[in-house]
Amino acid sequence: MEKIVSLSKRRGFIFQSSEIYGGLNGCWDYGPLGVELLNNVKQAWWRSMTFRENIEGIDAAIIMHPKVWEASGHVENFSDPMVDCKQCKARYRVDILLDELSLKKKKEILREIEPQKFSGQISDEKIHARFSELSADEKKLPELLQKFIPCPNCGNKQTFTEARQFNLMFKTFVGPVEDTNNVVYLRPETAQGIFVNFLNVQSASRQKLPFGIAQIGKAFRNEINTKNFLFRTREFEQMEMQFFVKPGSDDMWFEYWREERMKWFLELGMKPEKLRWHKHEKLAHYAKGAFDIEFEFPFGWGEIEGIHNRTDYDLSRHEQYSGKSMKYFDEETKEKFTPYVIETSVGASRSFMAFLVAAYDEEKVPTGEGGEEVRTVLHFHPQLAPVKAAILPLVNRDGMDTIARNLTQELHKSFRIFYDESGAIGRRYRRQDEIGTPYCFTIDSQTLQDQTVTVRERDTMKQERIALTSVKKYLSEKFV
RNA sequence: GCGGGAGUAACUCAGUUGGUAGAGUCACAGCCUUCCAAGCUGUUGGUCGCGGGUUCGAGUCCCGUCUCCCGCUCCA
Repeated sequence: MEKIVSLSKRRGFIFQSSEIYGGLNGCWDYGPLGVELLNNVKQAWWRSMTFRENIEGIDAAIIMHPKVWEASGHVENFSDPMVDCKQCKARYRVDILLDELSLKKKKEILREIEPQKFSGQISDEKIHARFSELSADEKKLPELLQKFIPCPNCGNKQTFTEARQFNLMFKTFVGPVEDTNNVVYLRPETAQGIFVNFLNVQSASRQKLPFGIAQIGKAFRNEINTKNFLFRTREFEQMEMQFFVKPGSDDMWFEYWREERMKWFLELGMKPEKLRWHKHEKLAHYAKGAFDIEFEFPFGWGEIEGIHNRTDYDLSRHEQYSGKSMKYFDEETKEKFTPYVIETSVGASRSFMAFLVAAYDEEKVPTGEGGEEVRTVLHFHPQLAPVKAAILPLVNRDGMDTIARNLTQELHKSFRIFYDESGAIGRRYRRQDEIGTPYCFTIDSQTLQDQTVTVRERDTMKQERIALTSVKKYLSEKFV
């Protein structure tokens, strides 16, 4: 991981945000190559999703009406009460603290609090039910925490602070006056911008169910901990598509999109053994079914995409909170109903990192002198590679550099190209390997005679000769 | 959030009992070079993460703080 962080900095993929001021926790900037790679990832996704008849794109505002987040459940569910242990300084989410107690322990606690109700034989279900009632009771919760629950870290009782609200949404104000009436949130997910525009998009684009709306955009979560380079950051980018279907067909479409999305990663060069499905056992408040695509990072498996069956939860809630109908009318069957939603939600920043990690390799290769050495190479899929080709004059004389410069200018019209004339040719190849450039074209003395150039391929390091005039065509074929 | 490690040139790292900040790589200019990083000459680049303190004097000792990495914890 450190090697990748170091390469990212050295070659200009990722810089730490505000580095000259000591950095800001969990914020990162994309450098010249990073932004190319990120754009290529986003473009590959956008093309695969919206170059279809039944998916439209939008770009909604980051700041939305505060009611949106009440309707979505974020105000309610996204703020977790936390307690700190005064003894050992550990911090816990209250719901998790309570959840982790064993059934036996819960029974003991209930017997002590309400002996008249829980003295005899009591079913497990009843215990769970009563216990979650108590957990949700704001008056009883402090007593519960203080008296009965020890700190899982240090084991001490009565060391917890009062439960405090930690809202994971970034709060700010509309207008110059910082008044509670003006509070708005930076969106913690892009999905709601799609839901609230569902009928606008549907009627403007004359779409019929089933159809989807795609969006790429930044979202913000005031995470407690940031971690693992780009994996958990407070500002991140999502690539989301919400697919609206008729209730009853949702399971079928859920499976369809699971397959499609896995295929996308594989087609962009991900190795199957580096990807796996993770099924959510504990479902979020909105979901009927949820699968994650996980990637094996150096620090372990981590989610890069979620595919969820969100049911009609979001549209119904918006209908309820806004008072506007969110229903769809099917002209064919003359039915009116609230569509179900299948969501595919990829982390752009996370998949960026996954593609970077997956591409990174250190290979042993023979040297010109018959020895062996290590080359660092990024095996990006050509479509994702930040630089598509390098143009190299073998030596800077006899007009080779002029030919190379002219070729560079010509290709720049269609591709991102890198011209390099400094250092030995082997060194220049290695530089390109390190940033994942798939092809190098070398202008040599033979070019002067017969107008051909050497193409050197990144992964195999093999070379072939093609006509100078066909370089553009050669590249075009590779990047379709 | 807890525990451990680390912050010195763009990168990787030296830096002695506290006494004038170093190397290699990279980059840049030039020379040399006809296909897989290593030749020659020169050059740029550092308030030693930041802020205090002790001292005649701090990269070095003390306190605070920020950031990154690893392991736990957590991730509707």
